[in-house]
Amino acid sequence: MQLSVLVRSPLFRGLTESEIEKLLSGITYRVKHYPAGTMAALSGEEISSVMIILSGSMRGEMMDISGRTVKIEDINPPQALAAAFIYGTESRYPVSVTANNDSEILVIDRADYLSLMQKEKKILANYLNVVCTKALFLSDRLRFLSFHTIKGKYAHYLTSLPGYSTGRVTVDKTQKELSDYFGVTRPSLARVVRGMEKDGLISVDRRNVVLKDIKGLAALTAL
Amino acid sequence: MQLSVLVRSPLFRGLTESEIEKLLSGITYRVKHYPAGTMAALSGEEISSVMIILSGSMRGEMMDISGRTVKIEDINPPQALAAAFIYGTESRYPVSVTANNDSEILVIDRADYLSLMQKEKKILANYLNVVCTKALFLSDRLRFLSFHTIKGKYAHYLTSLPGYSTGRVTVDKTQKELSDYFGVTRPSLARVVRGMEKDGLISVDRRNVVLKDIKGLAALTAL
DNA sequence: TAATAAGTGTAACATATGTTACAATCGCCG
DNA sequence: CGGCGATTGTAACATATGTTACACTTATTA
Repeated sequence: MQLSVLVRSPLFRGLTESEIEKLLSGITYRVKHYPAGTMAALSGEEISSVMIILSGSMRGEMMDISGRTVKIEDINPPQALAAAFIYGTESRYPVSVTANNDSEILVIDRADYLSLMQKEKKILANYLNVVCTKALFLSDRLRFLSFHTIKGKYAHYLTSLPGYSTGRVTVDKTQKELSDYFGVTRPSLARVVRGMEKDGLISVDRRNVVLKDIKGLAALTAL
Repeated sequence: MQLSVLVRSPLFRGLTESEIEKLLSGITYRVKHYPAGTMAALSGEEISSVMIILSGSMRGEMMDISGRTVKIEDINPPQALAAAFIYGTESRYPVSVTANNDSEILVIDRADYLSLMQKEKKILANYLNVVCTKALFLSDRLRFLSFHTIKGKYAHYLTSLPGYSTGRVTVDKTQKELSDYFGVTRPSLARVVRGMEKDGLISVDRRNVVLKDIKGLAALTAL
């Protein structure tokens, strides 16, 4: 059966295929088929089920009020849709989800999934891990964007790298990747980095950065 | 006992005091006392317990590398500390937590709390609600900050208000509150609103806004 | 009604960032 | 070695936003 991919899914990992089968047999679930181009979830629609992609591929896209869509992300098996939002009060899909090609989705009502969690500790731990990790990720991104200046973002980034306490760090991204991560343009980031070097805050050699003025950097990470 | 505030806490709501007592008696827990000024959690420290404020008041604050602190938020009884992060992989406190005045905190190891969730469905539903709602909140804030221009934020804000489809909405915040929400200054927001009015996109009368050019607004909410 | 605060409109100027384009450098691979 | 793509440095100019200050309107309360 096509449910075998579930053993690798974040929500069912740690369970054998037969254990999963046994658990699912105790509840009602469906496998829905979505031909390419059809929509599995509409932005703003209420979330009432856990939906896990079994095969195919889907994409999340935002739709503006004039009906145009912008692709946000790809979702592949065996990922779940909007897993971190399922049990929120009045939670609704933040994006619409459309099938890139013929896809199958396992649909479990959220009440049924709730009882699965209560029955099997591994399921509970898996789900908690997924949703907490998502919250951590969002919180981290948010902290970054809350620095208004590029200087602030870059200083905060440097001082959060491993080894910052030694005063020497190695950045793990290219300038382009970093600028995307910050939500700014690449030339702007380059200008700021060079400016901070001229100010004597840091010295940069390729991907190795020496933090020359810790206090000065700290001043930038305030607010 | 001072645990009576728990009946109003997000994690234990829906249970009677005696039910809570019975549940807690099955596990190990502690009530720790923090005199004013002492720290209950250090930023970066690993999260291993559920911590619920029973009395007093605490504050979350960020600390930069030079040791200076900036207050982020107040946390009052019967709230929990960093509830949405507890079960993340390698999750650590994003902020330090300090007692504003003498405070008491209920400490439950996260493994014990996990078994509470499995035993009592209401606890499980409560926790899932807390963490999912938090994820929704963060996701929503993130979407806002991902619009680079004030125009984009304001257009997105207007088109997410109830009644936007009728072309007439009523904003529920003052300009100052809105500008804080957007992370921009008040005069800048005022300038943009007036500019959009001059461009014929909207017409503003006090807190009532008429959306005159839906397509134009939609263009601003792209990207 | 008068006084006062809260909210809003506006202006001049400083600064940060985006945009676009091109040059310089590095690393990889034929 | 030589060429080519990826990465980075840099510049000129346009634009968006912050900063500061003040006038004006509306709401609140004495």
